[in-house]
Amino acid sequence: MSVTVILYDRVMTRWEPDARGRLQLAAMELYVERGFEQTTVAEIAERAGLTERTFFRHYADKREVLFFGQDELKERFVSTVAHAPDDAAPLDAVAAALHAIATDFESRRPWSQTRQTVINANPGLQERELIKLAGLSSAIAATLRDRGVDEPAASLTAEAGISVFHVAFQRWVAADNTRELAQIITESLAALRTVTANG
Amino acid sequence: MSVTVILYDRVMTRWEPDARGRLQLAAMELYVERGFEQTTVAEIAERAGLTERTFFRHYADKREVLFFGQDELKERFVSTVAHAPDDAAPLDAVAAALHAIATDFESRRPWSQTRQTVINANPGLQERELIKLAGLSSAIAATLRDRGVDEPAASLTAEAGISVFHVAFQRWVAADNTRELAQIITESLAALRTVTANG
DNA sequence: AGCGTTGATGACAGCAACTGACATCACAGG
DNA sequence: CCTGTGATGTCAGTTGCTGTCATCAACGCT
Repeated sequence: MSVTVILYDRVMTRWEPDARGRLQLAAMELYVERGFEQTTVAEIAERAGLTERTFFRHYADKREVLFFGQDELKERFVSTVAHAPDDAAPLDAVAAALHAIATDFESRRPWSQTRQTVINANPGLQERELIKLAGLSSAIAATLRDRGVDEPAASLTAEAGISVFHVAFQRWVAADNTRELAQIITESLAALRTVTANG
Repeated sequence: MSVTVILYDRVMTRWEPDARGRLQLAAMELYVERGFEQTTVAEIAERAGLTERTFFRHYADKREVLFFGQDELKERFVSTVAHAPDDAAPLDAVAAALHAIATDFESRRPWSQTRQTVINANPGLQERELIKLAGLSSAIAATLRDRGVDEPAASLTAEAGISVFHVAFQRWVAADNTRELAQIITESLAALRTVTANG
């Protein structure tokens, strides 16, 4: 019944293991069962066998439960952009990172779907999602600047890449048939290029 | 001392006029003086000569004070896109709307600057700003769809337009010299087109 | 085995954002 | 002058979130 998989690299020693994971699981379940706003932090803690106070030691706020681990995504994104060939065009470097990320997500589609359903049902969670994406965009822009890309090109390339990711991701989780995220990204990027083409 | 300008088209009849405007002014002052988080709704209401409860009758929450009137922006944006020539490319229709909006902002640069300073200093306010921009993007995408643009092109064009606006706006308020917003938008749009160009 | 250290957790008090319910007041129209 | 209407005031309550201090389980050390 209890979660035995160690998800994080921290040392989990005392009491029942993986308090953070239990809290995340409990929160997710409750958000699905009765909605985000109708769920109280006390209820989450209770289901996880912990205290409300402990919840806030692991997650900055009630929304953050759904966004834990985004830092790794950002690092992976940034490092892929950073390690692109020197002669790669900015948007191509970003596109490479998009595809690297896409393969990571491919195996977790069911999880992504339920998660996104919860987020799409609550404006507060959408706000949090948007600022996470904006943080990603900023990090990418900074990386592009390190590669010698000037402003505003760096920021615009980063934002364009995030837009492609965002639109493609929504289509991926919403799709009836099981098309691969990478493919949807490729096609979305092509659509962006078409739409911004001169003449 | 009291605000006499009627800012909204509602009928302001009883007590001191323009309660909503007084609340907005008081909130803005306090956010600048001591920061957003350090300001309490009770303090805002007190400065405006009203009650905390009344504040929440005019603004859904503490953040919304800084975003009142965004609906008009959205309508103006959407209608400009909708009324673009039938043969105009999607991104050109959006660009036309961007320039229409730009001229509206031009006269209110000082206000925009202090407002943006407050927003940039607080993550919660940035979240709200981002979801407002996302709402704009959705509305534009819907309008483009009405004009016969397919998905994902419609959403991507809308997001690209919003990205241009966002980046250009930040540069406009941050600029030492007083360059026109419309000009910065033109140049940002050109940069986006360059960056997304094939080959 | 005993003991102190360490880090996670519990217990408790408190603030501030936000909401619902009901009373009250000022004005408009009759 | 009277009455309805809409904006405001009053009050109680819930919940998210924080600071502070006590407590507990494991680990290392002797």
